[in-house]
Amino acid sequence: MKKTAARKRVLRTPKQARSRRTREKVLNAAISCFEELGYDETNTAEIARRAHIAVGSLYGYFKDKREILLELLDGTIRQIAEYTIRELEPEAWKGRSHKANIRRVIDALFHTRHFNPGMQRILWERYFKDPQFHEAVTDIEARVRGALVHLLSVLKSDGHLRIRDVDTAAFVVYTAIEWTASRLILSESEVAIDDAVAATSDMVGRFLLK
Amino acid sequence: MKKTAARKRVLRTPKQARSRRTREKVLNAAISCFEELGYDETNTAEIARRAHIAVGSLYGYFKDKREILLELLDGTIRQIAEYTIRELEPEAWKGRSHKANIRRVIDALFHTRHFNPGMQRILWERYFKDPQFHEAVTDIEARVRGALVHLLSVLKSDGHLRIRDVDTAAFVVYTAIEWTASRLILSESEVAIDDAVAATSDMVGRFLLK
Amino acid sequence: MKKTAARKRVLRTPKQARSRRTREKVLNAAISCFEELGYDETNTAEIARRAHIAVGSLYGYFKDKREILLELLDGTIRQIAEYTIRELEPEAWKGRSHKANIRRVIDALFHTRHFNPGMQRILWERYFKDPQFHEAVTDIEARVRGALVHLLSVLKSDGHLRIRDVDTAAFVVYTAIEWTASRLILSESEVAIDDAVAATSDMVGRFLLK
Amino acid sequence: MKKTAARKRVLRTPKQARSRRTREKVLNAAISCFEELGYDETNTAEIARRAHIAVGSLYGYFKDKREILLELLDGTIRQIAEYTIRELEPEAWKGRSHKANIRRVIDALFHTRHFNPGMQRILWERYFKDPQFHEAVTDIEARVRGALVHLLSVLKSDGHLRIRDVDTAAFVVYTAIEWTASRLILSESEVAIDDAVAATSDMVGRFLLK
DNA sequence: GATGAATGAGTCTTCATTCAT
DNA sequence: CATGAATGAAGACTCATTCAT
Repeated sequence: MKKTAARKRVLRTPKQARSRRTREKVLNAAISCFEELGYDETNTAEIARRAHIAVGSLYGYFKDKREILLELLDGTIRQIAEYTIRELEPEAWKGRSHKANIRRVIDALFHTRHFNPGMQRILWERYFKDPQFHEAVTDIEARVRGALVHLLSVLKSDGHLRIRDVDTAAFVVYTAIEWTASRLILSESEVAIDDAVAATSDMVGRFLLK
Repeated sequence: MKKTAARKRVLRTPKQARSRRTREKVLNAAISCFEELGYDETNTAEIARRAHIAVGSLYGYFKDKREILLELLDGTIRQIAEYTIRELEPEAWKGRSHKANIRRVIDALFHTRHFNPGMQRILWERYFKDPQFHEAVTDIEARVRGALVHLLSVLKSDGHLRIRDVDTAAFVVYTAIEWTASRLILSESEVAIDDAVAATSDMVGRFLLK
Repeated sequence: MKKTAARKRVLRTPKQARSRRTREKVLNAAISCFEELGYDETNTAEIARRAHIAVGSLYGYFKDKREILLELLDGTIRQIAEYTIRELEPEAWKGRSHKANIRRVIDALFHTRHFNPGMQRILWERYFKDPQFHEAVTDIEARVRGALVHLLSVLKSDGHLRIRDVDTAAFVVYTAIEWTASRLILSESEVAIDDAVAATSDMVGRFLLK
Repeated sequence: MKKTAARKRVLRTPKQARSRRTREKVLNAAISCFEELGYDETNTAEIARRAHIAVGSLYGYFKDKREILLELLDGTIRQIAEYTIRELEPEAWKGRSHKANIRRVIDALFHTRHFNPGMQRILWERYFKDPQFHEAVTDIEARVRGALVHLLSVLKSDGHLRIRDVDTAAFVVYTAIEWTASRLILSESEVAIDDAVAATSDMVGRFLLK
């Protein structure tokens, strides 16, 4: 019975350690399920089983199944974002050629496709479908693009940048890399990854740099 | 005892005109449902209702709900592919600058995102999930990339092409444009479409052309 | 939709040759299906397909699926009965020992289990369930038992018979043989058929003969 | 997407008392349905209704309808077997004539036909059709025949037995009695039960005893 | 008479969520 | 707070039979 969440249950705020640990168990169980089976194919009973708790308990920590996914996905995106942003820190760029640095961005983005790939597949599955997922992606992605913009600005002030509209460029570049990486790593493809990385690198470099 | 597995239902092969019309009605009803509601949210009863037929009739023409989607999606992809390939015909390129022609490719690809956008959303939703959808995409996409490769080869023989590995370039370019267009047109975005098109055009042009 | 046969369609009486042939085709197709798949597992579409006619036509010759089975089963039982009765004819018994003749009855009954075994399985499946099938069995079986009674009477008048109540004896003997044969031949069994035949023969002989 | 095949629903293993009671309710409701309506004619909704539970609850305890039947049938067969075996215990045979004892076996077997007759009808209905039912029958029947063999062996060592092959004799005798009893008690018959019992008794006695 | 398309009630089964213990 | 039994709406799919052509 799907009751459209009329009454609001007060969710436990995990102040106590045990509570926090249980919450963690659920999250771990869920990610294991989602990675292995996919979202629709995972049922709450299986999550509870893997978490070694009762189905009912699950609802003490999360409003519903979707919310678990949302939190997990948020974590995955954040992880990707953080890794990427770290790689984009201008500090790290000193003393390397611009081309090498661009390659580095691309490698980073490709690398992140290996963070919970099952979750990423689910992400794209919900992306166009569920506004909340869309938003989650957009929000965190904004931060990455922010870092990218920052980086480009630095380049720009150095006079190395070709393009004017840094924001749009960041979007286009990010989107291009993201999807190329996703298609190649999240599923089978007949195109060689290395070649694609090289080509992407080339393309982005030519686009951005003088 | 009803054994679902053993017996094979034989699908109606439209011999009579009425039959063909019914099949069409199902397809139309289904696309309307899918566009409006999404795949999972559409049930066979609703399709039948909109087609003004009985649920059972539906199963005379399609093995199951998924197969309706598959056929519909195939149609959509094919439509996109055909439109794009037509735009890529070398004939049409004569007497225009290379940059203008690249812009033309991008415009075309962006334009196709308006062909049954709901279906396209579903497509990406299933892409990583269902091998058959993945394959459907891959197959037809191969044709588009084929056309792209052909075009690039022409450019190459004219000595206007920068890149060597035409296949990989086609993949990278196609993927970049496809996803930029999808994200902008199949869902809300804070980035201006025109700017993105221009930037993409610029990027691809710089990448491909001398 | 299962409408409980309100309106009576007038069944075609196959006076014309073509009609009779079509009817035959249906029957043949149906028996092939029933033998191979069982009754419930056979659908009318499959019967029609094997008969190379349209589903609708089928209903010109038979009220419903069950009636086809009924007629077919009737034929099978009749066939079994006729074969058995022929074997029981007193003529054939002359000049043989009583024991040999009893063995002969048993062999005959075992032999008949190979007449359309699939149909016989269906028969027992419906026997306790559908009064009409029960009746069909009972009616024709009565004739076989009649022949058996006749035979026993002859033996009795010769003073070779042990038992008094010839009717009951016929029932008991017939039932014992029938089921032993059915269990051994219509399905797998760990008991050797030859041994069972010999033992049955022995049992029946001791029972009937002085 | 609901994949029926992949995920395994875990059946509730009754830990709480309530659970055990519900399971019992399902079983009781089911046997009432099966006895009254037959197997095919019973739907899960009706079982649930009579059990005063929701349809879904049923599936917490049983994989499907067939499994309920299987368990119920197993119980019935076991009940029959146990009763019969108890009656066959050599102890009980002391101090009675052999003929009286044989009669006792037959009476016992006839008596058992009144244990859930509806279930027994269903049993024969599935016997030739569903290997698992066939096996269930065969397995438990083996135990009964084992007891019979044991008994015959005792008789044999006393020198009262006519026959040699005790195993085959047990099969033939058991089968003969079983089916005679089934036909007479599980459905209408024009033959008098008492007469048939007497005749069977006579036949079996003559067969087995010196 | 034949055709085969259309019918739609009926069936099983699933699973997110609730709630009594 | 935890438990896990119970819920029941929802959905996919089947097939004997009818009936327009």
